[in-house]
Amino acid sequence: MTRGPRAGTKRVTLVDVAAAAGVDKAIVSRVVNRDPTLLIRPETRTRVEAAIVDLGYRPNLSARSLRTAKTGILGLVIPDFSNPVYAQIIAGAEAAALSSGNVLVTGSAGGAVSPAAYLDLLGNGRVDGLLIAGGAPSTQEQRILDGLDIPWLLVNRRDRKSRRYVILDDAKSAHMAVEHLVELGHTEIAHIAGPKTTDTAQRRLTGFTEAMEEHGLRTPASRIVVGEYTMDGGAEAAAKLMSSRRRPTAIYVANVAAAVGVLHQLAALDLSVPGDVSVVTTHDTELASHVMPALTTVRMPLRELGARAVRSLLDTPPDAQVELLLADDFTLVRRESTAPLA
Amino acid sequence: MTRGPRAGTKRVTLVDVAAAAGVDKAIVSRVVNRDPTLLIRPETRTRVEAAIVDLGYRPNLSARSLRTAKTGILGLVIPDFSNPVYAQIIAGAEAAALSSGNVLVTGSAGGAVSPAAYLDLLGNGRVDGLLIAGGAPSTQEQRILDGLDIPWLLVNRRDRKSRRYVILDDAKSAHMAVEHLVELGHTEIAHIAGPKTTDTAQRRLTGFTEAMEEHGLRTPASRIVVGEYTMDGGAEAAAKLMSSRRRPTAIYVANVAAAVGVLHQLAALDLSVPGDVSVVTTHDTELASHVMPALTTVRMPLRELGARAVRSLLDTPPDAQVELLLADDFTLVRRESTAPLA
DNA sequence: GTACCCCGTTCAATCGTTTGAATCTGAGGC
DNA sequence: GCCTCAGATTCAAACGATTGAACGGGGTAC
Repeated sequence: MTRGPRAGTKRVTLVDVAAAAGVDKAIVSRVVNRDPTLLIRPETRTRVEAAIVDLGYRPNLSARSLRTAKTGILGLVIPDFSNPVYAQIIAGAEAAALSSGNVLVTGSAGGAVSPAAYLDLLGNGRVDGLLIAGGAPSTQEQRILDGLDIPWLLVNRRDRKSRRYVILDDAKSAHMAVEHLVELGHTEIAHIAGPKTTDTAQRRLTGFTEAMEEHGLRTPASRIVVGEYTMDGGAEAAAKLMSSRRRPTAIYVANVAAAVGVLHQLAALDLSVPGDVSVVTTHDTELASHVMPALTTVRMPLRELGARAVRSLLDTPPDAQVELLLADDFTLVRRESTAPLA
Repeated sequence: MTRGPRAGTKRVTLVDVAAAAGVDKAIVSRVVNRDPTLLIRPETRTRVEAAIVDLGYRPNLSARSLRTAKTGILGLVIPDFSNPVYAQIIAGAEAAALSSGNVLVTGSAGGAVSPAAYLDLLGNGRVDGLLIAGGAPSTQEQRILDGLDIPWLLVNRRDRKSRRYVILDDAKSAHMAVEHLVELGHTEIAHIAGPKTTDTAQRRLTGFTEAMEEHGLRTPASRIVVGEYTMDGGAEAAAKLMSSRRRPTAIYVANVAAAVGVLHQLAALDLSVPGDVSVVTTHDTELASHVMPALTTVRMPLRELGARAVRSLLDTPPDAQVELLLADDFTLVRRESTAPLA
């Protein structure tokens, strides 16, 4: 008669299974882990497998971790769940983790907990490796990272001091945006950049000014305005930009949420997009195609970024440097927010 | 001389600390865990604490878990990170977990992995408790849940079979939306509901029809259209709704993402919001206030939902039932998408 | 018949912590 | 001087899995 997994309340262990199958627990362990060096008679294996199913045996992960010093968990720390950009990175990372036999868990730092505290909590012993996405670097965070005895990697963020990161070629995305605006005949192009502390914002800004120079265009300081990576931030920046003496005819906004705020603000100022101003931004989220007018964007391979981060984390020795710049599969997605200069 | 945490490569254990402090490891363990029953001379305690700092001792969580059968991790499984509604639930849950001395980790199921597989992965031994948010119930999932020997709880989802859940009063939110439209003079009110498999969609639908009846209004079947909880889903549903013979003058959309799609679709049909059609929806996200026109919404306490879920998970015995319906702090946020009937 | 080898299985140490119980050491009471 | 007792500390047995090494028995070779 089959005893269900719920029979008796105490946990089923290797020893129980071994007893039920009439073998030593070492055998059971090797069967469970599919040890290729194990020599075993087929009927014994069958007996063991039957006992496992019969008793509903589940390995105790803590015990296994204690012995092997591996937990099978990878951690990802992001600054904020409400940013849809991370949703895609997470999706790519989860898939890659799973296919390597790990499970990826995500936590956010920056709200209730400081990033540093979070790293501390998650860092030691709970996970086999840690990905840290975005956010601004802090010295305290760096100190904890240094003290960690597990591998870690920055994602979508670079750091001069620690040469372990996987990023997208954000400068290229800015180039593509400017290129598009120039092709449409624009010369009076402004940039709404992200916060100075944000690495991606810096690289997009650099890309923007480089691209402008390449086309022999000048960008007076008043044409570059900093705003948070949020809708409110974008709206505020747009207001500032449009209050200047000579208004631009086109804007490259560093972030899609900010771009939505920009659209909103321009409408409030009774400016038509793309009639009066063209708007192009970076990151192609579902949102971009559903605001009005639908946003022209540069799409970057965010899922791929997440996946590559996981693979690099697993494949690279903890002390080696990883400096990966993803620059392929960038696409300019033309929608309604950009038009030829009238 | 102080040996840094990095001196020697092997991990520092209790034994090392005990040796350095000249005491038994039992003492060190009790100091680390602040055992209140411990009797210890102040100078001994000082010596131990110094050794801990000196050697950079960090407890091995696996060993501790093995012994105590607790991991200090709570898991949250959501269907999809790109839904901003979950961002708020997570924020509330993380804060509550932290303040209870746990860390909350989140994973998504439904993309690369099936929800069931995810539960299996996360469920046994890796976490002390599991919250399952949203998504559609499956029998396989239910089976795994039943086999789990840790406490779990459904969040923002009810399930007739398993009486362990914390939800918001979604029917009330529908009531408030209808109430608002009726006050504005609307009688021809339609509803864009969510998928039939989604529990919140069901409850909002029920609330909608109830509220309509209360006001003596009829809702022909053609006035209720089902659409996914996505922008595309909303757009599609709106198209269907507006192709009917008698168009409604107001729509209650079950979900904010869908509502954005609705706005987009109405604009494409050259219908003015709120001139021709008023739109109201549930959940007040940043997005709602930044689309054009800004959406009138019913705001529900999502962070509170996350926090209460964690507390219930921790406070309630695994076999007790938890049926919690949050109905306070609902607010109708009036914006530009609703107006009095012309 | 003895030696050897290989297959299948068992032994036993180990991972680092927790925790009830045992032990030791002075000090105080009589 | 002996007993008691509380205070301070140590002992040692778990927790459950992994894994290199040892073991036993039957077959083959010579």
